[in-house]
Amino acid sequence: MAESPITPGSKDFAAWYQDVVLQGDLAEPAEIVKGCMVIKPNGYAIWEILQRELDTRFKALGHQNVYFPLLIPESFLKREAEHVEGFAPELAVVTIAGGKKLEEPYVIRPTSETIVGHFFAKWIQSWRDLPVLVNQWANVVRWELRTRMFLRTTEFLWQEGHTAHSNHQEAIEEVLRILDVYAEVAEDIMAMPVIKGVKTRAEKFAGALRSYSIEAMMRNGLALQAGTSHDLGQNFGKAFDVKFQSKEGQLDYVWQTSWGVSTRLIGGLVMSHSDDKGLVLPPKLAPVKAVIVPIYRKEEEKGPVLEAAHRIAKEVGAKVDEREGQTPGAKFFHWERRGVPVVMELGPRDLASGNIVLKRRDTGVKEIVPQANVAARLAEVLDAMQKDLFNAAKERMKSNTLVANSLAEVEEILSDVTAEKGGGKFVMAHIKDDPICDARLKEFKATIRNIPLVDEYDGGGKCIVTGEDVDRRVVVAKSY
RNA sequence: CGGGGCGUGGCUCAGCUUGGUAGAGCGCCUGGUUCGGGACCAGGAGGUCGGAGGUUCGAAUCCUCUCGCCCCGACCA
Repeated sequence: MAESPITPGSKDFAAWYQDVVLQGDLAEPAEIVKGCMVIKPNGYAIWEILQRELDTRFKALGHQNVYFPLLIPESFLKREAEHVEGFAPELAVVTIAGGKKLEEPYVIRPTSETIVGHFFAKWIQSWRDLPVLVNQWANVVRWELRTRMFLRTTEFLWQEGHTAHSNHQEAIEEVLRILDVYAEVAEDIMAMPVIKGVKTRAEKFAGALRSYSIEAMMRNGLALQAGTSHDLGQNFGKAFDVKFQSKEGQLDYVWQTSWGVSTRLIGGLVMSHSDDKGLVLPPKLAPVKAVIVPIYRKEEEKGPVLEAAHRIAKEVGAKVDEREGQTPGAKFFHWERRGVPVVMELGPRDLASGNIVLKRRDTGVKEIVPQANVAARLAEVLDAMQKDLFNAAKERMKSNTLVANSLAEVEEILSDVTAEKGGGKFVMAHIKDDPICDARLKEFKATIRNIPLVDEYDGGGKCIVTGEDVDRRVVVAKSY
């Protein structure tokens, strides 16, 4: 693809984001299909790594993968009142198939709780059948009015876990266990710090009893909901008649959960670490961890340089960029904007000295390393970079988190914030989980991101909207 | 869906006001010289101007409709 300049993030954050995604060769707008994108090899490879990290964790916890139909009878959506209300505006519906108008239209799944509920009812009769722990990797469609690559597209890829349990306690444990998995992958693999918490009742998933989320802070200070885990209670069990007979012989509805993360994570990744030079990938998620750029002037230098480059590349698991007709400088820029964690330079000088030059993507620091030590040193550098990226993101989140003790304070901090200009903050304030409070914040386009599970502040206080007692501060921010 | 901006070789854009049948830079191809942070020279390929309709002798340019993209708002993983 053509390599163009990247708009500085300080000038226009939204344009910067778009440029980084494009220049990093992660994806491009589909253009011919409204609101959709094409995920390119460099982007899909990251998704595959995320899939692997998540999938192995799900399986270790006893979940199995399944696949449900893309099309769901329209009537299914209507069985759970809140659910249909929440999703109706963004449904794509199939009304004609095989040249004939369908008697009952199908909706393209926006999420699968309903069709899963239908089958759970067939699969579950006894307490012995529980728990049911399944997950599917799938695409879903939600007709959003405004889209941004990875962050919100009409069609997106995700995983959706669906489980059924014999009691509420067990379901809640499942919900929190998965929230931990999400937080672990976000922090340890993506180097993206998150806050685990409960969504307010106003912000919960349509049809859930309670929703839990992990919230991350992007470079512009906006919040990104990076994953959700829902306690569905018995709502879908009742809607789809999913009953089981307990040990004691009683009939009861199952307690269900559902949880998901999507390709949105890639958007979060971009907005957590990348800079004005382009993409920055944490080593654990980088499809290519290191590239060797061979340098030679004369034809007689080429052979020995390439030979050494391939020998070292094989030893350390790097890729050699031996494209002809490109100067080393052009290659450095190429890999830099694609986010490769370490680029190595190897030329006649290094051959003579027995060294090689290593350059870290995040800091831009170059170091000269004896070729004999390069494997060990590369591993150290990648490890350090992974940790440093996390710490830098954590520090940024910390320094952009403020405590406020009145609504006016919250409004003053957040009122001027936009995705383009940046300057976003997380504001910790005492606010009650009451739709009145959510509505009040919405007046200046802020939301309660979540009520943290762990209170790292000063405990209880008076709600800054209603004056009632609440037991901890909540995270208020503007978000994607 | 409301407001704003925009669709012209692969990319970024000029041309449109004052209609006459398409340009630049970058990229691409070939050859040569280069090569430690975006190389240079020479030659070459590539578009009928988002799409449809209309006005006209003639439309990238004017009119109507339509599709899509970006930004702002309402909705959201």
